[in-house]
Amino acid sequence: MSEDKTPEIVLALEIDDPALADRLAALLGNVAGLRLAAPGEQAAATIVARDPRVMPDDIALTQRELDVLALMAEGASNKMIARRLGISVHTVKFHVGSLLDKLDATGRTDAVAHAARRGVIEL
Amino acid sequence: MSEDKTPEIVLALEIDDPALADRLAALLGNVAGLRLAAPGEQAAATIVARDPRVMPDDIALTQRELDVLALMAEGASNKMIARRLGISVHTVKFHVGSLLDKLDATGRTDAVAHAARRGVIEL
DNA sequence: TGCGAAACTGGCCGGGTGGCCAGGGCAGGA
DNA sequence: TCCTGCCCTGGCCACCCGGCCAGTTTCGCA
Repeated sequence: MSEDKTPEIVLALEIDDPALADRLAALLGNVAGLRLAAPGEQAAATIVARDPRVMPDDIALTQRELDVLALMAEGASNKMIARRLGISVHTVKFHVGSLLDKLDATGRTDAVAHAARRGVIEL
Repeated sequence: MSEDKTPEIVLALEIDDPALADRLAALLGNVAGLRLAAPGEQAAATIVARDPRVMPDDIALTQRELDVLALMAEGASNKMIARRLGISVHTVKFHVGSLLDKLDATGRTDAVAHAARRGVIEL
């Protein structure tokens, strides 16, 4: 294939805030070697910005709860979490229960999904 | 406090491909009114690009498996999924089993996490 | 026409999960 | 000092989950 020396970089915009999106589009429209993607076009990279107003309160999780949550996200069972953290299965259940409560989840799968959505953990 | 009429937009870069990241950083570094974020700095928006090579084969999931997967991601139990899809719990288990197999997961929580990572579902 | 894939259903069972009860230890603030 | 929050542990129990066995229908493809 013919190697273009300066191929354009196609950027997509996924930004909640219309004002920020407009300013970025205006700024990036004048940059040589760079183009904004047409709707539906395949882009090399995407500029994303979540509206911070949608999650005003970051849930207060204790360090131990974060430990348990991280292992839950890896599919670990209570027994495995207990072994990994050097605590008893009962204690793991205790922390899992607190997590379900704080994250308003119905089960461990829901808890991991909620936590990921709110940015508490990274998948 | 001097109120700039044109506050700088801070952009973060999260790009797997080093070459693409370099080119973008070079291009964006010269744009007035725009700045790349320092490591750990809070950014107004983030430029993301997954390396397509890390997931060469999108897993072939059947339509029914996708239905079940979506409900699993919402924390639904097998019983709830069965009711929602109008099928029996046994059939749900059957599809869940296939999902665990195809997604190489140890349980439903792991399956949802893997699927989200690979972009099969959106959390 | 035969054959495989997909979807669907049933029974069975060991182990995991989540909710409830009860406690103890240990730090920091009122 | 007492009190609160966090961390830890135990028992008990109903339910869920995942894996195993078995079977059915329907569909498209060779």
